[in-house]
Amino acid sequence: MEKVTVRFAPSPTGPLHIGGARSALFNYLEARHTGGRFIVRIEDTDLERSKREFEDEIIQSLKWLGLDWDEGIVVGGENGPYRQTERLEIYQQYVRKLLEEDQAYYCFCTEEELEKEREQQMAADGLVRYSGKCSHLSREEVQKRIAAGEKPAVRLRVPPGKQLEVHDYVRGDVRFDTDTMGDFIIVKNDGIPVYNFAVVLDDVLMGVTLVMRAEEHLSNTPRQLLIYQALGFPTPAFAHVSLILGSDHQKMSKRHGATSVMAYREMGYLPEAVFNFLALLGWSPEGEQEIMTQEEIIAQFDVNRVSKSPAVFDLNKLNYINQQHIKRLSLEEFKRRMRPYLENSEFSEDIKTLSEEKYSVLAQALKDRLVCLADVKDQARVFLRRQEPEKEAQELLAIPENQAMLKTFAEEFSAFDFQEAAEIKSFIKKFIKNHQLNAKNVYMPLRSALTGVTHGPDLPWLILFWDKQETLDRIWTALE
RNA sequence: GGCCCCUUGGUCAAGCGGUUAAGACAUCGCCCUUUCACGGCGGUAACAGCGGUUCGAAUCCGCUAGGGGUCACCA
Repeated sequence: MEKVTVRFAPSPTGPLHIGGARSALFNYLEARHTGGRFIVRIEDTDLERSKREFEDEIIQSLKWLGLDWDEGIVVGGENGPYRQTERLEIYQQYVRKLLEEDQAYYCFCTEEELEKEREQQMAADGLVRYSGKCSHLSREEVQKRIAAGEKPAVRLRVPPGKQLEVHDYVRGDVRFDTDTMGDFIIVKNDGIPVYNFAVVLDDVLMGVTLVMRAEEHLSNTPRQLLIYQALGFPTPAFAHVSLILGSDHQKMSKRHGATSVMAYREMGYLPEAVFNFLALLGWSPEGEQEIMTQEEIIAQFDVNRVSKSPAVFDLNKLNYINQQHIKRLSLEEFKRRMRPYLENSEFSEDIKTLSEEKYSVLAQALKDRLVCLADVKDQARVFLRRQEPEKEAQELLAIPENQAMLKTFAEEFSAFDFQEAAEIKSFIKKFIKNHQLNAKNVYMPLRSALTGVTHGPDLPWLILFWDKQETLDRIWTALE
């Protein structure tokens, strides 16, 4: 595969959502795989909805995911600026050219007029396109109306009866007929170019060779093709990636649950897991390995293996992938990543005063049990708090034999010194053997006495965490 | 409604004219185990339908059905 120049061009009208992140990711992967260039630029021509804080959040999200870019917003580059509102003069030159060549014309129609026209067409034959009302205004008339203070938009003349072909890496060749579209607006009456026009110019001027984006843009592509042609620019290759759907097979939206990348961070998903999961949504590697590092995915990624059909976002799978990535973390790394989730919980104070050793014990006990890092909030409770025994635990503690066993255990345990979980495990084992008991009849009452519940992390870890005194104290308390 | 795209198990998906139609998640069962997890083993489960083309179709073509996208002075 030859080197590509690709780009991700979000509009800062909201947080980066899963779908956008996947588009960004695929572009990034293709660039890194081929040794090409990845550009990130901001499409903020919608003045009403664009917000700087969204731009910041999007950038943060991309970075969190582990993406970086060679050129664009934040990092700069020779083809800047990288915010469309800062490129207005550039666009103007080309609009002027198109106007002079009569490939485009001024349109004075009002939104109300156009709205009405569309409604009528929809009711009639369903063929919605601009009537061409302003396409033959004389130069004089145009001058007069502009002088009178009217603010026109600019439309591109669409040649009738022309076939347009989009060569698409994932769809194959898709054909469109210009007869199904009318002259469309390229500059709004406030002088700001419309997305379709600005993207083309940006892509050309920045040397983009492959336009990879969501499938919803496929039907926009013929319009963009027309702009490339009018301007005399060569067209890039395209790749329209299918959408990500919710469980009801509708385009994923808020009502399907969390949609923003940041929300997944807050829930305790690892960036490398989200990276891995998103890569697998619409793309599959050649081998059977699914849990992969960023490097492994880059090495294998290929646009030609991108799927045509839309994919349903499956939280179960994300959970699994996240769990796998947590398991693969080194203990030190895990400790580092888990910390903020604990510090932002009700255990904030406990964690701050906890010794490094204790924190390490906690981490080892929990590491392979978590689906999400945020789960530590629940899982840590048993270590850090005491709770009233639940029903099942109470029942176990009410049995006389269990009480007697616990008393003996406490006595022997008070004479036992330990430093590692393994030592505690063998101590319990020996205890069971010496008293000719069966394991379950020791462990379950002991667990009940110590934690008040009948399931949870391995007992030796809990005991090691508490140390001798706290452990004994818990047993005696339970026996009362 | 016009145009365009899509259709392999519940989900992600491999497959690119000849396969017992992979694998993963989920689910179910068994094993491991003090418990819950983890891990191991195994089971259930799919080519939307109909017509072609072909010695042979999940794979190629057509139609039908279903789903989706888009028809903005949003991107």
